Amino acid sequence: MEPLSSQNTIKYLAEHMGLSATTVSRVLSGQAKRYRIGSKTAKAVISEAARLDITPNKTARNLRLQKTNTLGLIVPNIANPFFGTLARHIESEARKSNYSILLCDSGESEMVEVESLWLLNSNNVDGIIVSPLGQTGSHFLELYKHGKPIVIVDRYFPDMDIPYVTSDNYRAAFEATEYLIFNGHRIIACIQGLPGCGLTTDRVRGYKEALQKHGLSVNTDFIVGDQYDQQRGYIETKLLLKRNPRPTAIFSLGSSMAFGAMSAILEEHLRVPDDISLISFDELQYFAYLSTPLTAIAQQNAVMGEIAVKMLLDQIESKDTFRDRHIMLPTKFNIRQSVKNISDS
Amino acid sequence: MEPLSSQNTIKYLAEHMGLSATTVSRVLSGQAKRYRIGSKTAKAVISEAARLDITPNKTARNLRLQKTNTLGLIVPNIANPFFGTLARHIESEARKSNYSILLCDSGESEMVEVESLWLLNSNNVDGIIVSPLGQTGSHFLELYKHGKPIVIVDRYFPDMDIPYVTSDNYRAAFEATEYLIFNGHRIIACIQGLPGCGLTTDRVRGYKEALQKHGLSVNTDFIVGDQYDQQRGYIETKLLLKRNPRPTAIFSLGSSMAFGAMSAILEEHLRVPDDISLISFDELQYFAYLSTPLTAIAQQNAVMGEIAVKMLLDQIESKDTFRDRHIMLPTKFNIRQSVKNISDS
DNA sequence: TTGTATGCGTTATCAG
DNA sequence: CTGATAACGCATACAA
Repeated sequence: MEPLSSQNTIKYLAEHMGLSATTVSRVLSGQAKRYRIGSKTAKAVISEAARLDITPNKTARNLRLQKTNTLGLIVPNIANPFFGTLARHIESEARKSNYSILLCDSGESEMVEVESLWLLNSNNVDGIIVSPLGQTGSHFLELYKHGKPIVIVDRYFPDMDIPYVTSDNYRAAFEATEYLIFNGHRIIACIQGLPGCGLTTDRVRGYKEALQKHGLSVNTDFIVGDQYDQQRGYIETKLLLKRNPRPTAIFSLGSSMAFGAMSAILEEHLRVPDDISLISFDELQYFAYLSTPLTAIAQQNAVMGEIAVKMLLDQIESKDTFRDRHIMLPTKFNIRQSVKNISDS
Repeated sequence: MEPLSSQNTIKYLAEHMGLSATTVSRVLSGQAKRYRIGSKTAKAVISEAARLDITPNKTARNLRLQKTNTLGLIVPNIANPFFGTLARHIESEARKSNYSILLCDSGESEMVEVESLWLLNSNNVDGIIVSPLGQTGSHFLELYKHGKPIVIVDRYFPDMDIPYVTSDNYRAAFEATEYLIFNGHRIIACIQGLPGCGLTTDRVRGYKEALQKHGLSVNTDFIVGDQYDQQRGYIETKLLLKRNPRPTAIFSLGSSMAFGAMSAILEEHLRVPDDISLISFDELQYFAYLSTPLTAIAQQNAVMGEIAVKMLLDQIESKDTFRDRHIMLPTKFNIRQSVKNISDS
């Protein structure tokens, strides 16, 4: 007596119905017509499968097809709404094309990032979207060259061949700095994130060139910070407020640092914008409700996520329909009340 | 001539080294000693595997072992920092035990939620953590009864056997309401989320019983709202502010609704707390920096995530070490400046 | 100390 | 219109 297959498999369903696994497989994968399977047979299979909750085992399918319909996503911190929003739109865009998301949070640790990359690779994800942490992306490049589809979002590596989507960081920073200058500010501090990564470089360049365009000298003493986190923003602001001369405005290249800056300013019993003006790169939902509604540079998070998925699927399906694989999205400059016009003083 | 196996497989490495796949497999899975494999052989295998970047194919492994070392996670909105934080701690706790996270964002749609559940199931995740949307959890129960390990977080179903971790919502709501009463408030509106789900029921019960304890009547006209979103909070607050008598305090059962409330209050040119007091369930990082620092109930997000993973792994590994599979975590009531003491007036 | 054979559940190929 | 067979890559029982 033949042992019955374990339940929930199409083989079991086939035995159960006196058919071959092949036929069941064909029906369940929507290939009934293509193989001219009798419509009574097809319908019977479908209804029995539904009744018994039998669905093709993805693991076996993945092995056979050498495809997992899964995309890996690596972000520095999913609790940060910037990446949360990104992830959300990546997930929903991927879902539309029947892909699932395997999530890795690198926790701001480059070791975890590398580890995650190999983990995703050994899990045979069809492609990887990553928002990298650091200055170097050699581990990505290696994998990419070995044929694994990859798209980089947000932070990127300018001199690397891997496709990326990011904001037009240079222009955004230029515009924000110019806005401060137009409002009469002459000593403008810049709190940067991790130096050396493409993102930071572009933003700092925008800041510097805006100053230069308006005949202001760039004093690198006023370019501070080295991490995209709240604590750095706090510490650097504490120090900036002790400087002589004291800057009249702070341009924070990230929202976490802007938070740190706000708490430092609060602690020193100073007010925004009366005592010091503040602009933040990155926009969060509640900026309009802060004690001083914060002027900020909003990135197109949602669009960024969708484009990343599209570019990745493009690689996976080898369509190569993208003419340019380095995309920069425009940003939106939301002027609120955290910058004071000091032209007259 | 034998065709060479596709690269990156154990079999290829075995052929390459003149060994059997069995031996390689044993070495690479750390079973070298157990099978008394020569230490020279073992070392050679390990170094060659590293050199050629060969790692056992997870898909094949999963199929053979009937285990994927993957946990499914379904959340209503990963862009919401509450769930982002939860996800982050779930991911890192899972990682410690060598599990990966397959992420689904149900997008506040119950249809997507059900769809995601079957998706995860057909992907053979070893277990599922879900923060459900709705009033009914029958689809979870069905799967759970079929033997799929599940843990529910945050919103839960009180009369259902599935293990859950949540906050002590009743106590938290009771405490917050009592605080308002102690500050002289007599007409306290409550903006609830989705009615009927365990979370809402408990919070509303806490609110009601606090009123009753202090001899205040419960007027259900002042219990409004039906969705955990910003728009509902906005609309309901708009209406509340037109009431006669007007409530002197609003207790929002969620942070999104609290936001909606804030913008409605702002629009009506009223101020918190001078014109109306406000408390929010759920705490967000920046509450302390709002124009009126917001008094709020903070949940232990991180702990919740970690416990959820532990309970899930407990089920998966059939250890069943949890005496009680319904866990309620204490909350923290953070008093700031959004409640005015009106006792004297 | 190592190898051979088998099966996990599916789908593609070929055969009818 | 349907079925038998092989193979995806791995890990185990059994054999040596």
